[in-house]
Parts: sequence; C-alpha cells; structure tokens
Amino acid sequence: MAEKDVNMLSLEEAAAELALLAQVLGAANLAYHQDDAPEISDSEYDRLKRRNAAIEAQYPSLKRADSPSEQVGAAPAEGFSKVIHAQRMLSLGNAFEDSEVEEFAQRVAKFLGVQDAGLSFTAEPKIDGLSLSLRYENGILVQAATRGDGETGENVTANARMIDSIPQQLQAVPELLEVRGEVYMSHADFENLNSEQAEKGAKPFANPRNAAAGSLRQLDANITKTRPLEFFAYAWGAVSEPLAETQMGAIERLGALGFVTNPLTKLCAGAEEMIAQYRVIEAKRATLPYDIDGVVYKVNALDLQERLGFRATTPRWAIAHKFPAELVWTRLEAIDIQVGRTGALSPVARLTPVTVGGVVVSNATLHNEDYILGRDNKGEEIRGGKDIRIGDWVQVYRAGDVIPKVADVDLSKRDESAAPYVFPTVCPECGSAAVREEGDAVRRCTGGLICPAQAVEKLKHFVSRKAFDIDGLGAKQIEMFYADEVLSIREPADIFTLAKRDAGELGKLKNREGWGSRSAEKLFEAIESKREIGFGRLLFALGIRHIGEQVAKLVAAHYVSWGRFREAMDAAQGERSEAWQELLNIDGIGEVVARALVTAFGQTHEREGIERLVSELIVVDAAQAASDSPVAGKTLVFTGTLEKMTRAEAKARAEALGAKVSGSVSAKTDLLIAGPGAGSKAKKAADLGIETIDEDGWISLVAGL
DNA sequence: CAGCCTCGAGTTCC
DNA sequence: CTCGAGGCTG
Repeated sequence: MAEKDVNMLSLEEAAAELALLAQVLGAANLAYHQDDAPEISDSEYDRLKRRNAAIEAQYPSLKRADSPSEQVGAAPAEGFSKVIHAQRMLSLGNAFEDSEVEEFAQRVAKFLGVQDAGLSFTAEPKIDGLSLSLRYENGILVQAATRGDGETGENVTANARMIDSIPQQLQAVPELLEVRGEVYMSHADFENLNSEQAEKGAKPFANPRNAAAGSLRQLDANITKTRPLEFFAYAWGAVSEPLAETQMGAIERLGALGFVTNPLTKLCAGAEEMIAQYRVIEAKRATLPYDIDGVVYKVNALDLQERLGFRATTPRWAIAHKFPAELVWTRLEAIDIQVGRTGALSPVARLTPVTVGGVVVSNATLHNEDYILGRDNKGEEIRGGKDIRIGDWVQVYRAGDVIPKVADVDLSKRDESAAPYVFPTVCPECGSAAVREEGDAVRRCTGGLICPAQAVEKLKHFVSRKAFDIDGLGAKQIEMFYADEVLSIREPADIFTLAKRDAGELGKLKNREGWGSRSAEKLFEAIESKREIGFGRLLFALGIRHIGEQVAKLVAAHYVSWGRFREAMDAAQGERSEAWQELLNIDGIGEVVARALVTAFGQTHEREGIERLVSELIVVDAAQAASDSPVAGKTLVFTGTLEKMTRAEAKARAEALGAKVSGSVSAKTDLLIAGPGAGSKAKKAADLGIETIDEDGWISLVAGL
C-alpha cells in the first residue's frame, strides 16, 4: 500500500494510522520479547517505528497513551525524530559595515516604493545560542523543534519542557501559535557547568553555545533538566490569528504571555538610529551575561513584512548586523592541496593550533591559487597584495563564526629564506596535468575518473544525503570499498552489484575487519531500498559539473521521464538541433549548463558508466511543476504604472505563485496586467488576443493565495 | 553590458 | 558559510 507523505495526512487519517501502528508494533514487541520469534523483519519494524515517530512529530496532539515510541523495552530511538516546520525557519542576510545597513534600509524602501524616512525598524541583540520553535495548540505546549536545515528540525519537546523560561501553558492565545526564539546559557552557568564537568572527569564544553546545544540535544531529558538553559522569544512561525500589527507589538504581546523577551529591543526610525542602537549594544556586549554576535534589524510594520516577503533563504525585511570576527595570529606550517569531485585543487592551510572564538582551529581554507598569491585574476589586490608563504605568521578568523580563513600576513615576521608558494600544475593525487581555464579562479586536475581522488569524491557525492542517501555507506566506507580488491566500488553501478558479488565465493564483507554479518546485511538492505530513485535525485547524484540540486530538479521537471531525457540528450549532441534549443529554453538553463549535460551524455566513457548504473535502477518519473494557483506556469507581463505596489513586489508575488514574469509581450504571454499609462504593450496584447486585467484585477486574482 | 540574484562547489569543527 | 560564476533583467 502506498503511504502518504506524513505532512499530507489529514487529522483523521493520522489518528487511524497511529492506532494501527500501535497495534502492529505492540504485537511485534510481544512476539519479539516473549516468543523470541519476530513476526516482522527488523527492517520492517524499524521502518514502522520511524513512520510512527514521523506522524507523532507532525501531529503531537494525536500521540497515544500506548504510543509505541514510549514502550519500555523498545529499542532506543536513534537520535530525535524529525519535524517538518509548518513555516520554514529561515536564516538572515548579513551586514558587516554601517553602509550595508543603509543599503538595507534603502532596498526595503525601494521595494515598497516609499520614502525611507517613513519606515521604522526594530533592533535587538542577536543571541549566540540555538534557535527553537515552540508549538502551542490551544495554549498548550505540544512540540518543540530545533531549526535543523530550516525545513526539517529535530523534535526536542521533552527537553524543552525542562527549560524554566519556556511556559508550558499560555492564557488567551490564538488556537495555534508557534513561538520562536533562542535557547542559550549564561556565562556564569556555563562556568559552573564546566567545573562540574571537570569534577566528574567529563570533557568541558568549548563555549556557552556548544554547552547549550549539547544540553538541549540530550536523549535523556532528565539530563537537560539539570542544565541551566534559558530562552528569549523574538519571533513566531505559524499562527491562527495575527499577534499584533507591528514587530514591536508582537514582541510585547509575547512578553505579556509570559515569555522572556530581550530588554535591549528598540524601535528605530531609520538606518541612523539602527546603527546608533548597534553601538549601544556593542558597548554593552562585554557586560551582558550571555554571548551575542550582532544586532538584528526588522521592518516594524507586519503588513510591510508580508509585502516584502522572502528571497530564496532569507526574508527581505530583516538583516543581521554582525560584530567583527575575532582575529588571532598563528603560524602557517604547511599548505596541502585537496582534490574535489570536479577536479578542483583546493589549498588548505595547516596551522599551529590556536583558539579562535572558543574553538581550536588547525586548518583553514586558502580558497585558490590567487588567494595565496594576493591578487585575483583581474589583478586586484587581496590583503593589500601580500602573498602567503609557508612559515608565515598569519591572522585567522572564522568567517560567519564557522569556516576558518586566513585574513592577513605579518610581513615583518617573515623568514628571509621563505620562498613564494608555487601552486602545483600537476595533480598531487594522480599526476595528471592541472590546468586553469581562462577567467577561471580554480585549477583543475584533468585526470577525470583516472584520478582516484576525483573518483572517490564523486562516489561520496553519489551516496550523500541529497543524492542516494544510502545509510551505512558514508565517506569512510566509500574509501574502504574503493581500495578493496574484491568487493570494490569504483563507480556508482558497483554499489548495486555489491550484494551479488558478496554472495560469490571470494572475500565476504562480513569477514572484513569492522564488519559483521548483521552490519553487512544492513548495508545490503539499505542499498536495495534505494534501487528505486527519482529522476531528479539520480541526475543530481551523477555529479556532473554545474548540475546541482536545483538544476537537476528543473531539468527533471521539464523532461519528466528519464527515457525522454536520455533521448533528448542524444538528439542534442548536434548543436542547433531542436533538442538543444529545447534544453536552452528551460528557464534557468544557459549554455554552460546545457553543454555540461550534453557533453556528459555524449562522452562514451561517461555515458557507459551512466548506462551501467541505470540498468541497476528503477527510475521514477519526476512530478510536473506544481499548479495549484491560477497563474502557475503562466507567463505574465506587467506594464504601465502600478499604484498599490512596486514592480519588484508584483513580480516577486507572481513568481512565488509559480508564474514567470517577462518584460515584453509575445505570443507566449498568457496574461497582461496593465496599469494607467500602458502603451504599446497593451496594444500588442490586444492584437494578439491576450487576456488583460488591471491592477485591482490582479490583486483580487491573487488575494488569499 | 552591468548589476542583480541564485546556485554550485568547496570547506571546518563538533 | 563564502566565493565565484551562470543566468536573467533592465
């Protein structure tokens, strides 16, 4: 029976399925523990348990008293169950300079078509903790989820209940209210916790942020209970009715409901006041009892926030003004070259270990050849034109508080004998020539799959989470299998013949070091379960240069079936062909991407590998582009003056609803939205018999969508 | 043709 | 997370 996506289930369906699962899993548990004769296989049992956990995560209020996830004796859950956020938890754009804050305010005003003098913003400290989403249904806390990747987080409800500043119940609130905020640990509590850890002989935490994260993500909520975590509320997700009309009003409302909100939150009339509040917060930073890493600004009026909407991963109505990163000097001991899946040679700095921002750093990225040289390919200076040499004293920081980078070089401490670094022109892994294409910043190994590094990296990509996502076959295992003489994995197809080869006489996997019959069996099952794969995922997994997750999705949605796509690639080998044009006509596909695809399918060697792989698989058709709005898939043109919104806003709205917005009227145009003063475009549309509406018509068309 | 925006690719540490 | 580059818009 086909199972519905968990988030597609109705309340009734979810309840019915949970009841069934409780029965089936309960019986299986009994059989397993008492009779020792399981009625269902381990993998089926695991699968049903995961399904149960997923449904419970989505509909916490439906969790049954006899829920299989609560059963004693049941195998402990591997980590936390997943929660799909009802509304995505996004990240924020960054500003580092005052000027970028001014640009932000101008951008907002321009988008809305208003004078920036009239806009107001909130400014608040950006707490350095971890964000948490709390779901209240009829005032009762039913679920707490971490941010995760923004779409899917981890269910940490039991742990969140242990935090004093998170109310378990709220009075007089909307039926549905998701409150978002930051979980953190104060400096004093962090110091205390670390002394306790030291007494117990446990490893101390590197910084309060890690301590907070480690404490919240305890599988045993009783441990979380002993950890002094706190929570600041600063935002909300899905709500059944608006909290207020302004950001500030909503924050005050959250405060009135019993949440702790940050007292340094202030309403500002424009960029100048925002920057002033930044200075105020910066000055207080050292004396605040918790870590902050910047100041967040948000457009105050919520109706304007809604109009501004979102870009791919960030809201247009908010920005984080970050404090400068901590800079630390250390010595560059060596420069190593890594080879990526596309053959890119990436230099990595090996450093004398040093603590930066509470973390010991021993490696840092050097980006590419030009970055070491101190000059980019246009001859522009990087770091004032200073090159980096082995043995130099270098200044390191963690970009975005994560990735270590080399920021500067101390020339006065340079050893006289230090020679400029010579970037290799042959691949250190396979000895093939490494070349730099004109205008390209990276040098690439030309060895292709002959290069073991490229082959291994490509395989790692193939099994990665967004590609085939094969459990138990990670980076380490890929390296092991690549080197294995008998059960070798040298190309993706080999993964799917592994079990067959293992069944033969030679070298069984279960006899390999670190493998038993159980783990070998599990791996084969995991591989088997991925034999059926979506077209888009497969295309992405191939690891063709320029073909990432989004482009793969786009291409798959266009051709729908693998078979049709393959035929199209064959037909497109001759450029100027119709098939080549069809490929180029896909919105978002240009010449470079098209050529990458056609070349991959045209080269005998690569093509044969793909065919060997596909012969092992069942490729599932892609879904055609969704179309539940009246303008989805349609091509629209705006013309004339729009009075109630700006062009940018109208366009963003249309695109959010799946429409394509074009600048000129043609036979392909489906709908013209004409404001006053519309001229030739309106006439042309009339000539072509294209449907035309005015701005009010547009507003009513998309209202409520 | 320049200036955006989005996507791809590469990277570190826990 | 950041940089570079591809693709689209004005």
